[in-house]
Order: sequence, then C-alpha cells, then structure tokens
Amino acid sequence: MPTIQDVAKRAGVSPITVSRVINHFGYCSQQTRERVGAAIAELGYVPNSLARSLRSKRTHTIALVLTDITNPFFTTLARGVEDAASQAGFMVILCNTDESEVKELNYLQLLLQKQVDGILLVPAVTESKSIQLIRRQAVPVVVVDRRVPGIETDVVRCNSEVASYQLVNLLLELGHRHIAVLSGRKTVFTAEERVRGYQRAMREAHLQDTETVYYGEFNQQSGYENTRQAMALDPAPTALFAANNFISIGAFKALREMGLRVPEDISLVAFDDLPPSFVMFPFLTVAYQPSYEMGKKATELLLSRLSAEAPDGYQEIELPVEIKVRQSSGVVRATVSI
Amino acid sequence: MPTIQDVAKRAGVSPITVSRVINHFGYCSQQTRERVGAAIAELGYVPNSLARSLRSKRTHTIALVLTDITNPFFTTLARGVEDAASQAGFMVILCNTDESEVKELNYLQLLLQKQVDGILLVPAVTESKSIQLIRRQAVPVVVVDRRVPGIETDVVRCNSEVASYQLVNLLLELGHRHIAVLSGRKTVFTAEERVRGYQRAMREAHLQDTETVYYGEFNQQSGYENTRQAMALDPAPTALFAANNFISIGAFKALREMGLRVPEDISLVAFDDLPPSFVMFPFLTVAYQPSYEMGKKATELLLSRLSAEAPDGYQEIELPVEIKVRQSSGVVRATVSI
DNA sequence: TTGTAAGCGTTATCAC
DNA sequence: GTGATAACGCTTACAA
Repeated sequence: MPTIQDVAKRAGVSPITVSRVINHFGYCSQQTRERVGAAIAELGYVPNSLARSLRSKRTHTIALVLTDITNPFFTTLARGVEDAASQAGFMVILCNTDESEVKELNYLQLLLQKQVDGILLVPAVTESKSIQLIRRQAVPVVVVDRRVPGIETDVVRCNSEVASYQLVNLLLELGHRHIAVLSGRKTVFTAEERVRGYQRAMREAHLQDTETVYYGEFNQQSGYENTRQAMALDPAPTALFAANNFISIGAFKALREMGLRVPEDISLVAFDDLPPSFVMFPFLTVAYQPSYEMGKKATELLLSRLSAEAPDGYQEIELPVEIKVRQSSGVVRATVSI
Repeated sequence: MPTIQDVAKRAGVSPITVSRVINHFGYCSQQTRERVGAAIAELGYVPNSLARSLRSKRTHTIALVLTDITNPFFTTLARGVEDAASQAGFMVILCNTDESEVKELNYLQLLLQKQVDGILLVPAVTESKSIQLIRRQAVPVVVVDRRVPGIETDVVRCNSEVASYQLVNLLLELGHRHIAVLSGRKTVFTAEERVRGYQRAMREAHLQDTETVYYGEFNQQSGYENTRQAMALDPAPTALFAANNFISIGAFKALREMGLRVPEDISLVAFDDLPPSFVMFPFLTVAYQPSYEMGKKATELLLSRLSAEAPDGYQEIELPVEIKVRQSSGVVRATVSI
C-alpha cells in the first residue's frame, strides 16, 4: 500500500505538505493542492489512521459497552449513539457484556489498549471497579441507563424509581391491592431501582403486607417462571408489574397458558415499550424510556468532554419517562377480591 | 501514561524484554517475568495497541456495515457477529448505512483508514463499487445477506428467492389466486429477489395476469401505504406477501384499520420472523432466516480469511430458511372469489 | 507557502 | 535469555 512518502515523491513535494493537503490544514497553493490530489488519486493512497492516531493521540473512536444489543431498548439506544457519533466523525465499537462483570472488565482492558477516545458504559453491576479502571487511563466515560453508587461521574438515564412508582400507583388507583413485581437480577441497578419504586408506592398505600417481589433475570424465561410462582400464591396477585420488556412478554405467555385473560382476569404493566414497528397490537401499559435520545444525549455529552467544551463538574442528565396507558391495565375483578 | 520504556526502566530490563513478557513470546526467565509483571502492576501500564498495530499490521478489529441495526433481523445478526468476534479476540465496529450508497462508501473509506482487518458488508445497493474499494486495499470482505451480481466474493446468506417461492406456493395451495407482494426498494437485492420468487410461483400457476407487485421501503410506513393501495384494487387481493418484518406489521395495521380480519378476510405472510421474546402472540406465517447463525458464520469465514487457513476460492454459504406456518395464512374466503 | 528533523510506542531483526 | 537498532506511517515543532 502506498504511504504518504510515495505520494510526496510522486507529487514532488515533502510528506508534510501532503499531510497538510489531506487535513485541509495550514496554507498551501492551489497548484500544490492539485498536484498532491492527483498523486493521491493515481496511487489510490489511503491515509493510515493508526500512524495518525499514534501521533495525534486521537482515534476518533468511542466504545459502547452494554449488556445485550438484542434488547430493543439497547438496540434503539445504540442507534442513537451511532447517529450522534457518525455525525461528529466518530466510529463506534460495540461490546455486549451480558450483565457479566468479568466480560465487562475484559472488554474495557482491550478498549483502553485500543486508545478509544471515550466510553459509553451501561455498567453490568453496581460496583465501581470498571469506572476506576477507565479513570486510571484518564479516558472520559459516560454512564448510561444505570448508576454507580458512590462514584461521581457523568450519567444519562431515566428515573426508574419514579416511573415505577407511577406505574404501580396507576394499578392502585384501579383498585388493585395485591400486586407482584417481577424484576431482574438484584445486582443490576435498574432491577433494584424499579423494585424500590414499587415498594414506595405499596408502602404509601399501607400495603406492605401484600408486597411480593421476585428477582430473576431481565429475560422472557424469568418472566415466565416468576409469573407461575406468583400466580401459585394464595391469594394470587390481581396485577403484575414486569420490570422490563422481555419479562412482560414471558409473563403474558405464562398467564395465557394458565387460561388467564389480560386485563379481564389480571392486569399487567411493564417497564420499556417495544418500537411501534414491532407490534401489531400495542396492548401493554408501559413506562416508555426514550432510548434513542438517551444514546444520542450520552454521546453528545461524551464528545463534549473530548473537546473540553463541556461545563466543569459531572453532569447527571435525567430524561423523562412516559407512562403509556393501554389495555393491559384494567380494574380489579370483583370476584378476585380477598 | 506509562510506556513500555517506563516499565523497562523500572524493571531494569530492555523494552523488548517487556514486550516478550506481555506477549508470552520468546524465552525469558521466571525471575525476569516476575520483575516485569511487578513493574507493570506498579505503574498501571496499559499497552498501546495503536503502536502495536502499526508494526504488526493487525488491528484485531473488524467492521460490520449494515443498513439498520434497529431491524431485529440485523440486531440478531450483529449479536452473532459480536459473539464470534469476541471469542476470537476481535472487536467490532458498527456502521448503519440506511440503504444509502453514499453513507456506505463514506464509512468504508474511514474503515480502511482505520486498518480494520476485515469487513462484513450488507451492501446497500446491488452495485459493486464498495467491494472494489475494499479490494483495492486488499482487505478481506464477506458479503452478508445479499449478493452483488457480477462480483466474485465470499457470501453468507439465505436464498430468498426459493423461500419466497415456497411462501407464495403455500398461499396458492390454500386457494389464493390473487396475491399481492409488498416489497422494499427495487435497488435492494433481497427486495428484488423476493419478488422474483413470488413471480416464479405465480407464473408456474399460470397466474401472471393477477401478479401485483409493490415496491417501496423495508419499513412499516411503506407496508401500510402499499397495503392501502393494494386493497383499493378491484378485485382486491385475497392474500398479501410482505417482503420483510416491518412491512408485515404495517400491512397488518392497515388491514385492521380497514376492518379486515387476518386470516378470515385476508391472508398475510411475511419474510423474517420476530424473536420469540418480542411477541405475545406468534401469529404471522413467515419465512425465518437464522440471522444469528448468519452473523456467526460470516464472521468465522472472515476470520479464517485473515489466518489464511480458509480454502482457496470464494465461498458462498447458503443457510436454510424455515417456513413457519402460523395463523395468518388461511384458506381463501368463498365470498371473495372473482 | 513549504521543508527538515524528531518522535509517537511498539516490535522485527540481528547480535551477544 | 537478553539487548541494540531500526522501522512502522504519520504529525508536531521549528526553520526557511
């Protein structure tokens, strides 16, 4: 492959002049510019960003470390990230951690070696090891979707606690008194936070006695299994709160298998909506998080840290959660009352 | 940040010795190894892959260039790619082209500058410019999901033509004689290929007279609009074939708005299934492409090209498409007969 | 407006 | 087993 030297030789100039032409930087005559341009075209020269980055200390690459791109919430978020990044001339490296701290730390090691300019991190666990690792290399991080207690850092997220509180209150207003929550892994910040919102609502309604919390995973299987558990209780809950989209689907399938109709026999509300182009009947009452904007905003904040144009001090940006009331939340069935 | 020099100084050895320890390469005494290890730990040394890659000509990075990660087909494919890549110690740069040749070419330029070791490409258009651009830099490419006519290259895909043919034949066997196909952009290989499969089935059934083809986009909006168009015909089709998942959702919504029931009033079949954890009622009869495996296989093929352990000559791997018959395809309504 | 020299952090080659 | 030297391809700093 031709190098900048080859181009320089061909154009009868010095390498640095070629560099200036490529980077539209510094002065050079129209004539030189053309000669260099011609040489580049003739040789099919492609600049080597490795060498460039080695000198300039900038790779124009950021990393997006999340738990699973397969979850539509993160898919959409990733798209927001990529759009904002590409607009600014940055590329995105994608890493899936599957909520594993080990995978997360491994990826971060590699990313730091790669000299990424910044990292968007959805922390797998509520511990702070990862952030500290990144900080040691003085690489900017923005934490997305979750929080890392005890660590000062930039964060872009939604307030799950409040939204959960609202969702559960909606059920309470419909007359439900026995509501079970199906959550994810206890070590995952949002899983825990959504349970907290549920608990606050229940306690304010003096219903701590019927509080029913299931931890599990943020997937369909877990939603399915915990629903069967919950419905085996006596008395069974009259409403379920699924702490994410996959859990809600699993819950729905379990309920249908048991011959229970939603919302006639039981109500179901959930965190996370599915994109409209995925669903034939929008049916679930959900707390919708603007994931695209979350990705976009997080990226913009990260990029602003690189150009040092950002305000001093860490920022915590909280995006609004929208409660979308649809058919899955109904009034409590008279016959189910305890 | 400390460099290999600093580590060497601290450990009282030469840089190259440190390099050997890091890379578990060449001989060195246990004692040296330990001293170096200690120095690395004390300084918090992180090797710079930029410098490493500049010498070694390997970045351990591949690119995944697709049209839109937001489409579950590609999301799952991307996950397959990432899993296979990370297993082999490679990272993945993600690029969305939105079916735009311009965006695609821009990304490829940048990726080549970045010296990615290989590229997985879902070509936006059926032209071959992109492949030629990549070839000029002698970077391995594997084309995924689509084909680039007139270009010899590695390809991993499904045969859409055959699957479409089967899907349409299924409708024919159910008695449908007037079937419309709702496809994507004519310049997109799969959009065109799926229409071809439809046409073959129709022609073999001597139904070329009722052939009804709508091109549009691979999105919900287009499915919605073209369905309204199709249903305005007199006589209206008794079955619709949506050429991708988003189109089928749009079609379904349009039909429901018109008060038409699926499959009682009209049948609907589609290309691409949605992952089970996205759908409460699996209802659509679809052609399912194993997108995860597609991503995985494509990555493995690409990586094998890097280590030159691959067989000579280009490979075209065709993965099987599974027809999943569900409720959306029903027998033709007696009253609708022409 | 253009050129020279040095160096970014690593590893290949050859020497001891 | 270990080290000296050069080189990867580019850009910063300084000169002309």
